[in-house]
Amino acid sequence: MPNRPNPFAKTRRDHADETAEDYVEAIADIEIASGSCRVKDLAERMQVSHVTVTRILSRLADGGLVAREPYGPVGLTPRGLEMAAASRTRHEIVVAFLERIGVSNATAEHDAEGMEHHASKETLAAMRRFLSRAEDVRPG
Amino acid sequence: MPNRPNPFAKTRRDHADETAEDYVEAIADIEIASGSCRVKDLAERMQVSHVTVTRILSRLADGGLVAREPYGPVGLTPRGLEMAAASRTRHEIVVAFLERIGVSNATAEHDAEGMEHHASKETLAAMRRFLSRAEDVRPG
DNA sequence: TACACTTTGTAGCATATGCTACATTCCCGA
DNA sequence: TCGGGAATGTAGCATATGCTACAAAGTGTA
Repeated sequence: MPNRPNPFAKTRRDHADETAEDYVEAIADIEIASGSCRVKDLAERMQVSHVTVTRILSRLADGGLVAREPYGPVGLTPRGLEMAAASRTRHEIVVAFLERIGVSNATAEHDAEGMEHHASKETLAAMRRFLSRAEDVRPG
Repeated sequence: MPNRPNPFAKTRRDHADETAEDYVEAIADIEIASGSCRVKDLAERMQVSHVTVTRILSRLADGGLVAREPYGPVGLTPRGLEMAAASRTRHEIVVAFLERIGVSNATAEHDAEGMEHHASKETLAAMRRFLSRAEDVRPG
């Protein structure tokens, strides 16, 4: 049987990776905010049941992004920290950009959450350029 | 600063709706481009197997967005046409906006495909305003 | 220590999307 | 009219994410 593309590659690429980034970013945020991250914190943040969180964390742990023990807190591995930092930067660019064109903070946060996964390097670079230029002409 | 809202659950919940919009928009595009839309056309466009297309079309037909007969072409109901028009407008706003801030057409089309589902009314309005203002100072 | 409450894990089910393999139908040219 | 290839449908499986219900472990307090 000749080399065949992985039948599930598309699913994983389209859904699971975005989820991984969202969770990793959330874990980092919660750790910063309250010192440690628990399953319950993630469930509240993502507005899903703790069951969903537990299962996703297992997958992230298998993938080397998350480190944890049963009934213990949720931590990030070096790779997870790396991903969290990149996600956070990207998120902040999109939020700042949306606010800059007149979107309220609440809506900017909301929309960025979904949009950030679809903003390519080129688009992020354009947003950055726009923010830099806007700084110059900004009224105050 | 980690007082971020919880929009993630919503984006997951709405994923099926995003799919509906993508397919409805694609059907309209294909009909315009080649006169009629077939399962095969959609499979090529979405880069999935015809099986996936068939199943999704069944759901859209159940939902009153798509009209079709076995082995026949794929059509849109009035509601489907309505959704397609709205999706198209939104898509065009996002593409025009991205191009305006310096993103290439190819990338703008690509990124808009994913971003458009996460742009709220408020964000779309801001993009529209930006495009109008840009018209004034940037002839073109 | 013991009991209640909180938190987390597990079992089992549902839906959405993806695939391959095979069955069926359609269409066109000989 | 017939036969074969293209298009479509169906069966069955896998992954991801969501849930409820129940089980087990941790935590605090009397």
